[in-house]
Amino acid sequence: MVTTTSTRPKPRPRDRAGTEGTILDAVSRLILRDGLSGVGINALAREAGVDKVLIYRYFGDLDGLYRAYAEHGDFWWTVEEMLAATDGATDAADALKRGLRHHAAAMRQRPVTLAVIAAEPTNRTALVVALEEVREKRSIELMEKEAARHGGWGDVDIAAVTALLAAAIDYLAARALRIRVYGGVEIKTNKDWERVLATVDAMIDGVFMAAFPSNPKEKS
Amino acid sequence: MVTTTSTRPKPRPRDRAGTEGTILDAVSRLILRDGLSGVGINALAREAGVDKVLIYRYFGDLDGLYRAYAEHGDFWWTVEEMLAATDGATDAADALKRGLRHHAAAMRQRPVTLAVIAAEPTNRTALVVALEEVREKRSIELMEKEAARHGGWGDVDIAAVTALLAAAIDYLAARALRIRVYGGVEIKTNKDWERVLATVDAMIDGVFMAAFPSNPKEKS
DNA sequence: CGTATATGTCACCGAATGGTGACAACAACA
DNA sequence: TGTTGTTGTCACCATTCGGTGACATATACG
Repeated sequence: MVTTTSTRPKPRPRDRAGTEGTILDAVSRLILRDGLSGVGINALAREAGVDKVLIYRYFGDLDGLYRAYAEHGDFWWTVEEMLAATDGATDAADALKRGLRHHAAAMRQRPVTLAVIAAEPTNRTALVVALEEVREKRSIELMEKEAARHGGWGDVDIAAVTALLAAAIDYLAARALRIRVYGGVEIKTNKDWERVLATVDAMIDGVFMAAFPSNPKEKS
Repeated sequence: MVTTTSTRPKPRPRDRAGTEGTILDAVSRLILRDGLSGVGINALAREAGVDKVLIYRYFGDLDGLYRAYAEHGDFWWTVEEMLAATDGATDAADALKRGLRHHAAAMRQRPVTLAVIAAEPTNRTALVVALEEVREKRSIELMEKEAARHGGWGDVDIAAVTALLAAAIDYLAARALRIRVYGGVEIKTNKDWERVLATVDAMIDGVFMAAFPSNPKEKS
């Protein structure tokens, strides 16, 4: 005869690795749906269909969970990837343009990263800090390698230019998750973004042209 | 015999206007200390030293409180103020440079506004929406008036340029409330900001120069 | 004066939060 | 076989949250 399974419907299989994966997957879903601040112990356990005590047992606390999640996922471009994207650039300005376009594309296809960036100013959890560290490290390493490739940046304050433009792209991309307009400029479609990136190109051209006025760029 | 005032220490005076002011002041303090997400009914009542039922009575709910707060404070530059700041500009590029410098200064001296901006992507409350509306309205009005002053913007996509640079400034200023570095660029002191704003100037010069290559710096 | 209303105080509600202790059952190993 | 530790389940805790009803008292108005 059948045991009365109706009172105990679905005993989760005893599989720690699988359960951990279930939990980490639920983190992604929760960040996408409710933002980083929506990731709490209770909500997470509910979303994962797992008893919250398992989260404590396997990850210690929320910070431990964040650290595990930060190591588990793919949140940024790699330096190799970026060097490949800027390979064949005709000069430093061209490399920067290609790099920022790759950056924009990489951000836009990682909504979880964007959600974390959106939460950065107000939610300084271990996940935010871990992702920031990766970004700082990779951008500095990339800038050194690009500088070596192109023999420096001339009179251009490349760190400030890059910081300004990357900050604008990050902010607009994170904002576009939910709001999709800023200062009258739409940021919804690929076409909208092409407009923004064309302007980024123009500003880069301009700032390099101003620094090297004797070497004007010919546009076809 | 003295009445046992020890059990009822400080009966708040019956003064609705004063109490409303006390509450609105507490909103500012709370936003500065804990961010916009720290403004809840209970925390606010505690901070203001006021019973929370008064908040409901006078403002309805949190959204009503936010709307009242939005009308009460000084959160942005005005169009008149901005036109004065850009008065005497030699050309459109110069006007944009002066305008963005004034924008940066105006933002940096309004930490409450910065805290609201920081919360924008994740906290779509009535206060955030109200402040966004003011910003959109004023920036569009300003751009029209500046365009009339300088006879248009030539081939420059002024909306995109302004949006990018203002987004970068807003993001960096909001971030500087707590973090103070981005992409290796410090954003602490006035000197740090002068470096960033000089780069903004250079990019504006560049993009206008690229749009008017035959007319480097001349006014008809 | 008496009375109504505005203002302020207090006590409570259900829900959700982060967190812990106790227990059941399965697996590995002796 | 019996024991031990891991995995999962459940019940509970104190705290905070947004929200409401009941009550006290000072003020304005008849």
